[in-house]
Amino acid sequence: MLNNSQYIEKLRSSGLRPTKQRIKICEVLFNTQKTFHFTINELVKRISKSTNDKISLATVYNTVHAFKNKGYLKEIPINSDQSYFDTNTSHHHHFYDETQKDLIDIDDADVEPVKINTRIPGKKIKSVEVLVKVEDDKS
Amino acid sequence: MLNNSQYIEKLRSSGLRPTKQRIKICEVLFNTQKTFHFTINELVKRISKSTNDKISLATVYNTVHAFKNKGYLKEIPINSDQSYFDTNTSHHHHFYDETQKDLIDIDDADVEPVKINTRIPGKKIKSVEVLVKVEDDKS
DNA sequence: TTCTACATTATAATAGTTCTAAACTGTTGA
DNA sequence: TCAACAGTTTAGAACTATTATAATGTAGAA
Repeated sequence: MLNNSQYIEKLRSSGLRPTKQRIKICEVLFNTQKTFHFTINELVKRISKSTNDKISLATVYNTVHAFKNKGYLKEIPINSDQSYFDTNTSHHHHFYDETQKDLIDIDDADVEPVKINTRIPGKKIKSVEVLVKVEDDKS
Repeated sequence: MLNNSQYIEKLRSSGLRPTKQRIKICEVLFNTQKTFHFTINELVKRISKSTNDKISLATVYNTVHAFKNKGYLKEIPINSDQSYFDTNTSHHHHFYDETQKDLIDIDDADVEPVKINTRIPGKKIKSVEVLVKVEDDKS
């Protein structure tokens, strides 16, 4: 929930030039109370709904990757024909409804911390992601 | 670690015709002490190393999907440009080494059971998968 | 053996993503 | 202020994993 000049500051401070495409994408992604999940395809649709200036597909890909690298977006590991991203970058896990093909946040308070009692020498843990697959309960 | 006639039995008992392609793929996948992870691409290479009879790419895809549906293989949820499969179908989780792009099993004894204290009405949990991303520790 | 449903195959088609290289633009410094 | 340049955008081509197609082959039953 920032205004444009705040997005400009945010972009500049992370070494990204505040172009009008990036500012527009910031608005679409971050100008909401609720965080959400999206695919590139869905993001393109949201963008075209909210502006008349078309942003090219390549730019959307570039920007999403740039934002992901800067930590403004997270990619959700899931087997799918397309990549899912999350504007919620705080620590949390997901349900994946295989019937509806729908991702749902799990409140972090509802997951006991995952304890991994082993390590790989020379490697440090970057993230721990839990994916809970669910399906219709026809019992 | 089965011989061919046991694969034939295994296939037949799960309603899959024991064709020579499927038997060969069984050998490549299951004739080892250690379980392993693979992509379709890697599997095709393993197959062509172990036989002179070429198996078409479409058949490899069909067979892997059939085996996955029968529970002989598991697909590992990971963000990648290609799908990863696991011949270890017992309950366990994974490290993913982002530097080496390498998947490593985590012994199930090394992970405290993941407790999810919330449910989605009308849905039942199908699986809970933990992916621990690691990277080189340059500290 | 013969029939039929299931499998295999080569190839085409599809779809998500990345690449390319030319045009454009934000920023810096004179 | 403005030129220069590095970073950015763009359309479209290229790439790659995967799925679809439809003709041919084959296992298993009768």
